[in-house]
Amino acid sequence: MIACSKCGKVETIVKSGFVRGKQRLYCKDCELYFSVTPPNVNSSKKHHQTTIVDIAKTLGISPSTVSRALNNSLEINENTRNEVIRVANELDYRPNLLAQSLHRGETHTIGVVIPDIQRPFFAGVVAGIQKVASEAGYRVMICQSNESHNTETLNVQALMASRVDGLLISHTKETNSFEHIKLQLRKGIPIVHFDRVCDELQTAKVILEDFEGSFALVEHLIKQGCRRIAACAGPEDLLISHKRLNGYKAALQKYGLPIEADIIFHSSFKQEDSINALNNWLDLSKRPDGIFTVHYANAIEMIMSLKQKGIKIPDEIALAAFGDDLVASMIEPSLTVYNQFPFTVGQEAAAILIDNIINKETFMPFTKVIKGELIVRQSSKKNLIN
Amino acid sequence: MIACSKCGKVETIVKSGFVRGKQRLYCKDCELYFSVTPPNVNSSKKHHQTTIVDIAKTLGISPSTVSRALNNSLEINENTRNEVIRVANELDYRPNLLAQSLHRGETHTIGVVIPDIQRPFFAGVVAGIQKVASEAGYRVMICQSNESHNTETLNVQALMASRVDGLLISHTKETNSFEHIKLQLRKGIPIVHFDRVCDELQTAKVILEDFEGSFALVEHLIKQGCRRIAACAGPEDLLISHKRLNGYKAALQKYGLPIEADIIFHSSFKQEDSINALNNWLDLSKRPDGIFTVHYANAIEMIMSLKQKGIKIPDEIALAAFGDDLVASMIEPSLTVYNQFPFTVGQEAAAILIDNIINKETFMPFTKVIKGELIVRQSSKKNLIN
DNA sequence: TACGTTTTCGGAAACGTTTGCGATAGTCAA
DNA sequence: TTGACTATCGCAAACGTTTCCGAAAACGTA
Repeated sequence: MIACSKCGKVETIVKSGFVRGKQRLYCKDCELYFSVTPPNVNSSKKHHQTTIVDIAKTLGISPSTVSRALNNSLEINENTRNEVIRVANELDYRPNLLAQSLHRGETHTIGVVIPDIQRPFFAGVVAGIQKVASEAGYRVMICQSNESHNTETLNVQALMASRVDGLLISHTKETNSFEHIKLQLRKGIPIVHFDRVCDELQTAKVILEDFEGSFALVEHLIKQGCRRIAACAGPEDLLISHKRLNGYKAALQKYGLPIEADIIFHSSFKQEDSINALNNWLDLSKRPDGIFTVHYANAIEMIMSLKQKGIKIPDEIALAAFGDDLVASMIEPSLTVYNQFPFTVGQEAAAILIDNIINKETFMPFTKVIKGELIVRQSSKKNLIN
Repeated sequence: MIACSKCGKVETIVKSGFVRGKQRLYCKDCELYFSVTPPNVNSSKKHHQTTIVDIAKTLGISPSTVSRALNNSLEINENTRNEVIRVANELDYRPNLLAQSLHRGETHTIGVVIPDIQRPFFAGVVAGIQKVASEAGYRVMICQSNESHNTETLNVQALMASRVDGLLISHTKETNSFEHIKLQLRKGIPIVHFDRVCDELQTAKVILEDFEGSFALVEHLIKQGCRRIAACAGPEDLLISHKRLNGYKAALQKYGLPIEADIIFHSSFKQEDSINALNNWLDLSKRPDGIFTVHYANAIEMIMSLKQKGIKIPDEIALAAFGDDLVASMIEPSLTVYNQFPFTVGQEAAAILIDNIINKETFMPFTKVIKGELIVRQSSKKNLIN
């Protein structure tokens, strides 16, 4: 990738003979002749990190001896070892993990791909991952897909280029093709899915009780007296959206309530979305008396909107949602939620991945379900008997 | 690091002769003789990632030619280049960044050390960092110090061992010695501080308007009629705690109000802390009529507690805090805050660091101040004229 | 035809580490 | 005293890539 020294373009460069052993070049745009000068001519190699060779030189021994001294090898004299360690400390030697990893063929690093670190659920997952990983001596490299399938693919490629030992991934809302994952699986690198998993892939998975959680939330609403419960579901492409919607439907069916298409809405996690859906529902001749949302943020927005309109919660409309957060307990009325324990999800996923990495040949994929917890708050507590 | 094959201990191993060219060992604990077997005997080298050598072999050319073909070198025949690219795609070749980095002496990776990814401020900063970094072709490696100085030191060492090109750091609340940073600076690696910076180090910094923000918040409280404003300051060791406290004091002085030690409290970001402080203040004969906190979470906790006690906000006590979050606008009464724009902080810090990395010799450290924004909400709005 | 110039490629070194193997000198017992 | 064994270390290869240097072939011109 040689660029013109004047205009910086690459595509206009042609070769034009040799001069003093160096390639002579010509930029068609600038009509300029120039030759490439090695850019590292100035690098006086002043302040590099100290290496094993530096230690070897100051002690007049060979690098292999230094390596053995630092790696608790038995084939080394105790005096030599102590000398090496002394000098290593003096020079603040830190082994170059790049070189170590290149040699070993493993990086002791795991890659994480999440849609958005700013969402408390994923931040919690990441924290859990990092705890388990660092305790096991693994580093963590985090990428955000920003809910874009293309970015997710690039993330996966970047992490693989960095030769991570394994991958932890939760897909974007628009991901419906999994070739980028299959490609890596074929190469044999361990992958563990969490939350937004993919059933067609033979990977270990850490999932939430999507069906059961939705069922519990909706059943709770029904027991509080709701008879017409609207659903703000997730993006259509997401597997967990369907699981959660199925939990909603199953609860309705159990209590003999009809499933009505006009009060089921697929949100794409945008704020306008949920407010629009809410307004549509309120305009119906038969308003819903309960709302179930798969993402707590949607419910928060709806509560704010309902309060503005002067609609009583939970008396006129009760709400319950997936996912807990500080704001869910602070808002008035506080929001009934199904807590997902994101930190635990992260811990489990990391532990399984590391197990998969270490026991690569014998590891059998399985699915771990993290149980959630129904937290009943004011947004759904109609003061009925029971 | 050779461990007993039975008990797994390392310190009990002694050498005991040779057998078939292999070191024979003896575990003093287990009274067991054994010899080391090279563990990589099984590695059948089945499914490695495809390398430049693989491409070279399938085409019957040399690795250097392949490298030239893939790097847009001019010293290559177009036909050869196309063939190489074709095979590279077929084999899904991805350059090994470890090898590239080892050769180039740079990793195109920046390290980030933050206290806690689960705090919205830092999550926002990280998102901003990742945006700028990825646009500039840099990867990001994130470590959490969990507010522990020791962990922070280990984080820095780990990132340096990974040979990151630069460091972005916000110190823990207990960090008051900076040797671990100075050590790296002496080696010449670029470091940029943000938010929780350190004035004694010659690094570029991205800071908030700590003084001005506090001043604005407290001045606002005074203008709303508060005459006795308590302060929930940050940990004593933190520079920004003092800056923010100074802003508080300056505002009081400007309006001729006394600075009273019994209503200034240094929190350590723990929940019990702020509640205890609040209770102490409420027990005073002269209760404060306003509260200023350097962290919005403390204010949220206090609002909850005040509501439980039936104390009217803002009429009896008004509140204003540093840092915005969804919960600050959702709680009732909503919380007056000074928003810090964490995403912008991350973007700026990353941009400055990358500039520092690229122009290492000419870069001059400077301090960038990210302007904040006073958001007045119900917690401070006494219905006065003006 | 002959020689200089270009084009294109391969060999080898280098980045920093680990490790198998061989070499040397020391130890010990017969 | 001698031979077998052991303790300790250096050499060199390897990990995957880039790049300098040199070589062979192709090309052009006198």
